[in-house]
Amino acid sequence: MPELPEAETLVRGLHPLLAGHRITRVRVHHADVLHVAPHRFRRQLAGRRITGVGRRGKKVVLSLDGGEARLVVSLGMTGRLVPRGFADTDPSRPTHPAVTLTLDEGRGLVFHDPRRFGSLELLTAGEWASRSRTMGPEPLARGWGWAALHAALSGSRTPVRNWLLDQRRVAGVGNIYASEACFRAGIHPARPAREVAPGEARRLHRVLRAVLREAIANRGTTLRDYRDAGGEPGENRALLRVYGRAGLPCPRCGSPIERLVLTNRSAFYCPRCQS
DNA sequence: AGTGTATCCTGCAGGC
DNA sequence: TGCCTGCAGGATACAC
Repeated sequence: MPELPEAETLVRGLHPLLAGHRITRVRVHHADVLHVAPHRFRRQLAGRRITGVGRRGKKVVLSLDGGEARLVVSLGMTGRLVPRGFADTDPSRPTHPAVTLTLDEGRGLVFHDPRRFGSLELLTAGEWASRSRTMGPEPLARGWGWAALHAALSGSRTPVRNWLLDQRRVAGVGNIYASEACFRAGIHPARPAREVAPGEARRLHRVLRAVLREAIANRGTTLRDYRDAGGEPGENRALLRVYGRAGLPCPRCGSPIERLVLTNRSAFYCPRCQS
């Protein structure tokens, strides 16, 4: 569910709620979101203080005291981080808890994930640094320019949409914003990456950043499950130009938007505006 | 190296 | 109402 803008919105909301609080109890309801045995996870996490909440790509990263550890949260398709305090009648309450953290001063955090494609990993500072190195650049970082994007694209024959989804190439882009960026750049999602000309790479770079920034400004896209730290859905869905809009008119030329399947995942595009 | 396929898992929408 | 199929913001392990 969550791509970079959703993770960023969530992190901004969680930081003030969690920073400075100590984890007093850890309950594991579904061990399959962990990569280690539950007893080990509980033992390593309990007693630590959360010092900050950040983001890398689409991952939410909780910094912990005691050796600069990191709790790295992959939200998968349906993962949510829900702060304690939702009434039973609240429609955004966590109905599928996988892990519950009890914090001091009455606070708490539930990792809710119906499909359980998400995961929680406790890493040392060194392990996190190496993991982060395997991920591509942050697309919104000032240092990431169009020339670097063009150079990286030129080394690959893979379809541009798939290229954008590869977290090792650029971090944080998922299926929604990959389609949206291709549309705004006028590039067919199946076009081989190396066939993107320099001028097109420049445009792709610009529109990808714009798409992500706008989505953050709209607090993310909610298709079904995504909620921010306050339990609120994002407002960006109405601004999507092609994603999920097969058969509807292209906002630019009026042609029906088409759906294409690339490596088992839908891509949406305008056959007239993108080539 | 790269591409397509299957897999993990649950829920929901739509057709009959 | 129920049963079936297909689809879903992700990531990975395979066989070609």
